[in-house]
Amino acid sequence: MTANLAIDLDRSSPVPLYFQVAEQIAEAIRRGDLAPGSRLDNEILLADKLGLSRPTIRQAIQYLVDKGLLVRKRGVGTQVVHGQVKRSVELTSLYDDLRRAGQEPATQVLVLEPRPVLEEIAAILGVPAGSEILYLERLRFAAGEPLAVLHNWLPIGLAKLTAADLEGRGLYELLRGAGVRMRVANQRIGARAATQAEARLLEERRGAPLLTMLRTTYDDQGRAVEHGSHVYRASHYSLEVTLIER
Amino acid sequence: MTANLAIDLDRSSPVPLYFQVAEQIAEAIRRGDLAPGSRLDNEILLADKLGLSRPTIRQAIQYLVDKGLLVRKRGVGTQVVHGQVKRSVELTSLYDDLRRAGQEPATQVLVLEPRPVLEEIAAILGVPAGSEILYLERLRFAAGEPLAVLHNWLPIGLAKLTAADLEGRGLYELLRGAGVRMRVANQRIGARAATQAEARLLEERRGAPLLTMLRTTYDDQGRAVEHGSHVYRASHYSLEVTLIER
DNA sequence: CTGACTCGTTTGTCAGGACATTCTGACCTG
DNA sequence: CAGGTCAGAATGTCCTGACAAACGAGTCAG
Repeated sequence: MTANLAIDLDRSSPVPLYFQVAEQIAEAIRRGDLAPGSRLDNEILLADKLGLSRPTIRQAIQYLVDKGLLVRKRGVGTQVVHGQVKRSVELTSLYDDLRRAGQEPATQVLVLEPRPVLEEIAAILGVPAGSEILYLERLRFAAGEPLAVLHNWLPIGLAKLTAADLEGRGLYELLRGAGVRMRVANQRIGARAATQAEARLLEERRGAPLLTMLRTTYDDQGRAVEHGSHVYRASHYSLEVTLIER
Repeated sequence: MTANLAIDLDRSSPVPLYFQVAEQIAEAIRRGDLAPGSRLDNEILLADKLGLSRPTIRQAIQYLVDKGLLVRKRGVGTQVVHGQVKRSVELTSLYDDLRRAGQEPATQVLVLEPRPVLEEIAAILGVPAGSEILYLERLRFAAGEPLAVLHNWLPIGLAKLTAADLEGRGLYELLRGAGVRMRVANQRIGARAATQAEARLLEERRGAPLLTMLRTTYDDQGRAVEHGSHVYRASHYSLEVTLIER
């Protein structure tokens, strides 16, 4: 049963060993070399085969368990999960998601300017009331059709954003490129009817159902780096979320 | 700066030491003894103080980092996150969420019976086509108002569910009580306009925006244990999701 | 005054070992 | 034949020890 998957390690690489192991196991699962339900070698044997210690192997397996690819049970072993595994949730923007899905996203920047911060937004982002923040409003297209209206507020000085940048890439990619390390995001997802203005932008009728998302993203140190209020055409888009209970 | 938080350990308890440590740190954060942004003692010192080894302390801290309560940075230390920390996402049902929010949920069971499985559902749940599964349809109230229409499909024999049980508790609680260990859930969240039938049940107008959720839940071993198709009144409910990037 | 460099601090990675707990399946008993 | 019992196997927890890598601050040279 235990497919003898070949894993080669590069001890001179800066990539941690546990990560090299995890990636190659994940790749084997994706390729189908490790069938769903099949059992992995036990940790000690695996460690022995690869010339690594058990903690390192455990760390690799734990990483994949957290991502939902593997399942461990005491006294039994480690198995590849049965169900088709969806990509675990990641901190990506709509743009990245669409490009991965081959949808050819396009962006039209409607507003990009500093504005006095609204009291409500100041509280969320933790900036002093009365200061200025960057306000951003975009219209997002996929496959030539309007898909969403995106409103964002960002602390000033976080990154130099130009309209040209924003039309070619997603906001998250640009922030990451500027050294912002996002770690936690809070999302509130709801629905409501489209206003006249929204309907016009999205080529829907007034009152058409829209999916709404409020998101606040925090960095490394828990500082808010972005707050967004987005509306999506429900007829063209839905959100996917995967929950994993530890 | 380092608040000398008192942590007492019970080595005779079956609760793992790392978990005892994690819980008490989390409690200190909730109480406010550990202010947001404050630094914890470094791992070695902490281990020394508590008479534990560094890996154990690391495991405790890692657990809290995964939950989004703490932030680690190499060469710097471990800090309590700044932003208000929301409870991390868990595999709970609407019922549990509402009860936690003090909303006094109520349930009316509309249908509870075995039915021949639809081809589409059979594929999702991984049961043979043509077999029977349990079909469940409920109307959920909160604070006396209708909130959602819930449709569920479950493999037969998973748990003995009665209408009486379901009116007093959430589905997830009942499943857990029956020994089902849910681990992964895939959710697709969208929106659409209410049909006439839905509008009548939910006391909305036809065409009112509804939040829709398709969810498939898998257990321990990756077997599907539940599939649900739910619609919520957008005017009364929204979903909250927290993402944490490792 | 500014920029590069060094150094101490702290977390990240890895090794190897020991015992506890839990699950499965085979065996035995009533 | 049904049920409980026990042994083997696997992961869970915890320990000690060591070195590497990254960060921040202070220092020194230009």
